[in-house]
Amino acid sequence: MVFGEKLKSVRKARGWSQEELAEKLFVSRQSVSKWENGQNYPSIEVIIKLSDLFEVTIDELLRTDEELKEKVIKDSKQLAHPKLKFLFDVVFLLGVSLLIIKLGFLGLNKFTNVDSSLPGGKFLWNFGPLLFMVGGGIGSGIVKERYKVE
Amino acid sequence: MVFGEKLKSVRKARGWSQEELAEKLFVSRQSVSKWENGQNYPSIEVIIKLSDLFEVTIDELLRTDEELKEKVIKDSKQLAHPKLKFLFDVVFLLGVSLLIIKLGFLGLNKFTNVDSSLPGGKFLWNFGPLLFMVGGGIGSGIVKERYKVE
DNA sequence: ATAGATGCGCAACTCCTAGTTGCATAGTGA
DNA sequence: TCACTATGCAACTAGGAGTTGCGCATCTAT
Repeated sequence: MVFGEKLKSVRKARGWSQEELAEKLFVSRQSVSKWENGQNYPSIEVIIKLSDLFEVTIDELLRTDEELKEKVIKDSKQLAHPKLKFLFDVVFLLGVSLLIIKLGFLGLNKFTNVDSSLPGGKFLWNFGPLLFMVGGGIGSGIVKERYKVE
Repeated sequence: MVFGEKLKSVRKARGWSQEELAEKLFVSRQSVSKWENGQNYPSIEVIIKLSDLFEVTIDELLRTDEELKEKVIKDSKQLAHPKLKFLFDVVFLLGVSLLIIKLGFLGLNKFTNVDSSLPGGKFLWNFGPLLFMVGGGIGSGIVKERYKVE
């Protein structure tokens, strides 16, 4: 989609006629018509006004959809970063929590000579915390590195 | 800072002369000079090319610093959200961990008739976990609500 | 049916301004 | 001092953005 079509679609989205838009921009109705039909380009000042009026970036107005798509893909990669990293961080913290619990019981058994055991297998409590922490830590690091801002 | 100054600064940042830039854009050297001195505006096509060449958005090129600042503030608010929420979530998880430890001890004392006590005051272990969880939960909720995308 | 209103596109014309050519100036290294 | 580079100023041209005027649909009410 090129500039003219975009302009038309955002104008229609507001339910404005070409004339209404023309008045807001202090130009003739026919100028708007020409912009939309690709016969003319508006001046820089008008383009900025359009961007403000319709609350879209100037890039969205001027660039083709293909060009924009590239940028969107880039941005979404950046945006994916915090969420994914957060997930890994939670996994890591889960591991820390499990470790604390395990250590608590370990110390308890040692100091009180009472052989109380945790629910779940021995394997889970021996390696679970470690696996969580290592997995979460590595994942978080990879995500952080991968989507680093160049 | 207006368009001309911005153009000049990004050009200088690349270490290009006006002539070098002019060649890349297939215009005369003097055109570049006029753009930078605010005597002219380049055409839309050239503006898009400039945006590509210098890897800045068209908005950054055309809008004043004040206008851009507004947008940056908006964006930074959005970006602050995940970090702050993460902090509150960590506090919440800390509370959960403490609670689990406390419950573990509680059960242990009950079932084994051994009066083992946790290090630290009674108050800490009675209300600490609760406070952490409530504080973290409320904080996380507020942040989530406050920076919700409209 | 018709007259008026609304919304939009085409054609011709005007005029502004972006871009060009040519010249001048300032700084820099040999 | 003499090239050489980088940039600005002045005059001119041309292309295109914007305007006026006209025509053509589509609706709606009388």
